[in-house]
Amino acid sequence: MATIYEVASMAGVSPATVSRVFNGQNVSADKARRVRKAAKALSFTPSRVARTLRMRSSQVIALVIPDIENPFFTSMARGVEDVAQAAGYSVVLCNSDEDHGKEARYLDIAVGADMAGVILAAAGDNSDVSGLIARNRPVVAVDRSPHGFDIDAVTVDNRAGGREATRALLDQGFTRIGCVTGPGDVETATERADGWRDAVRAAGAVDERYLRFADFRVDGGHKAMRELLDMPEPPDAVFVANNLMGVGALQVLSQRGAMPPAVGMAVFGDLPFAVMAPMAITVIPLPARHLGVTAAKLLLDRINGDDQPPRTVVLRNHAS
Amino acid sequence: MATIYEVASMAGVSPATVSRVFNGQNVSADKARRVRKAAKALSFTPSRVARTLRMRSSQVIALVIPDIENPFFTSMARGVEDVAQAAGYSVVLCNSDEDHGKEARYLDIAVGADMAGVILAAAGDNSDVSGLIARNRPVVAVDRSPHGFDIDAVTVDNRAGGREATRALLDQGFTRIGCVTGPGDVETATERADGWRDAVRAAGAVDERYLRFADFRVDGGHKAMRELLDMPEPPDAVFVANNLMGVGALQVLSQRGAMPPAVGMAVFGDLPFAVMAPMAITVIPLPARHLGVTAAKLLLDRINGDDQPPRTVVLRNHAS
DNA sequence: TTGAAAGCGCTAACAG
DNA sequence: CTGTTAGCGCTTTCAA
Repeated sequence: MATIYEVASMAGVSPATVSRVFNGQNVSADKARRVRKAAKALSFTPSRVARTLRMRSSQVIALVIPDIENPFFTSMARGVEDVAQAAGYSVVLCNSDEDHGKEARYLDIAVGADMAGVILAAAGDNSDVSGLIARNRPVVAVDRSPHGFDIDAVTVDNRAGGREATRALLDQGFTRIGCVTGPGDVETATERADGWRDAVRAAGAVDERYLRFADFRVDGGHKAMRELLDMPEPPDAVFVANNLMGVGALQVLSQRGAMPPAVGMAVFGDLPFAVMAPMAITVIPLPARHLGVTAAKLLLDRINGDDQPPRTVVLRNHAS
Repeated sequence: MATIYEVASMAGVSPATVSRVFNGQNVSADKARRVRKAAKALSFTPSRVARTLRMRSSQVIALVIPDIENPFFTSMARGVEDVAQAAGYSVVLCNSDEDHGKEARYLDIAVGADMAGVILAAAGDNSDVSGLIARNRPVVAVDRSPHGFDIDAVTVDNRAGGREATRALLDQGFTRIGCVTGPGDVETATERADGWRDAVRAAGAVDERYLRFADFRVDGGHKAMRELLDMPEPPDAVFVANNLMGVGALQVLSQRGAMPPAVGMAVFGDLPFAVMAPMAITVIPLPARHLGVTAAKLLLDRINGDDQPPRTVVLRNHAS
């Protein structure tokens, strides 16, 4: 692979001039032309590695998400991408797979690779971004934030959403509302469950046996829904705290011939790729793309030197 | 950010020794301990950039896909990831968005960043991997291959699948079978349409007006399906060449109250997140994850120096 | 086993 | 406008 030196000697200029041509600095038209010709002849591609080493920062930002197979996160990724691309940054997607170990490795890579910044949808409350902070790399949390760090964050009002969803079920006349939420160490899971509690308590007593912690995936929805339905006195409706578990719950209901409204259902987050016109399901829409867009803008601000105190942006729960 | 030099001086050893400790080479137990202690104290993270520059290759592979919001590709990504991680490589996902410009930029980045290799699901037939080849970087094509390059490839038998799907519709008694396929410059789109032609021709004459090229996305499915249904003599069944357009087509059918089997439907690729038990739809399953796994293995072979002539692996069309 | 020193390819002073 | 030069932080001979 050709280097800047070979291009320089072929074009009869100095390496610095080649560098200048490729970075849009002032170079006489004639030399610029010669450089470009030589570069093409040698099929020269500048080494980003050397450039990054020298500059101590690259033009890429990392987006670390817990589940690449969840359309909520890929939609968020699109939002991030669109903003980043427009600003001349590339985005690399890293899938932590809800695993703290993998997440930590990716964050390490982000530091070691001198990435410009990181947008993190944390695998859990105790994700550790101290390495990034210590090295002064901008981080913004999105959807979920790691606890104990004072950083920019973009979220939605999970508790209010959970409350609203559950209340809708109560308004429809259901009386025993179950709740299927995510892992106990994930902020969005506990907050949405808190919303459920709020609404149920306002209507009577909370029965904690109707609360299930699952894994925010389709299978988690299956398992939790089955458990709920197999109780001696099963709930007559259920609030499911994310899109994928909503799919899982519906699959179980479908198998058992008890599709909504036979059993009431409310879901936090849009059901992915739904085919039918709106069924008898309450959906709290989630501005996935908008979360990504907002987080990316915040991050770019920081990259560009903004040093206000950390901000938390709470987006309204409707489609962007 | 601490460097290897600072660690060295704090530990009272040479930089070379620090390097050795972090690369698992022979160092006396005592020095190793001192180095580790110093590294922790300084919260040292090795610079991957410097390392890559020196080694002329990094431990990351790029996976370039045309649509990150398509569960087929994210499932494939999981397959790639699992194999790569196990071999000590990280995977970065790049979304070309079916755009040759973006794709080219990502391929450039892969070269410039000295990535170990690239797995590419090409944006179109004329994607250009000559840069990678010229620089001797391993590439493997997956799902779709760019034309004119003799490289490893992992695919499925698209034509046979299209034929099989269409034949199923004919067997169900439908007589006017439409086809909704992807962009004309995408291999999987044209091959699947060829399969449709094969089957229809075997049963009579092919009416090309029943063939629609769309964009492999939900909206493409909408548009094409509407056009087909609005024809003077609309098809009584349709073969849809990918999962997302299948969703779009079904949404239109649902709106018009003509869900299968009122209108026959066969889809190439599993419908994502389907809630109901199998409807009256023929599905040609696609081994998404397995494609990723296979491609990753091939790539790792090449990275490890395998220089057999390029291989093409055709996977059977069933779930992995 | 260990250290000294060279160099990966690039950019940014600094001179001219 | 252009060239010279000194590193960015790491790995790796080569000697000791």
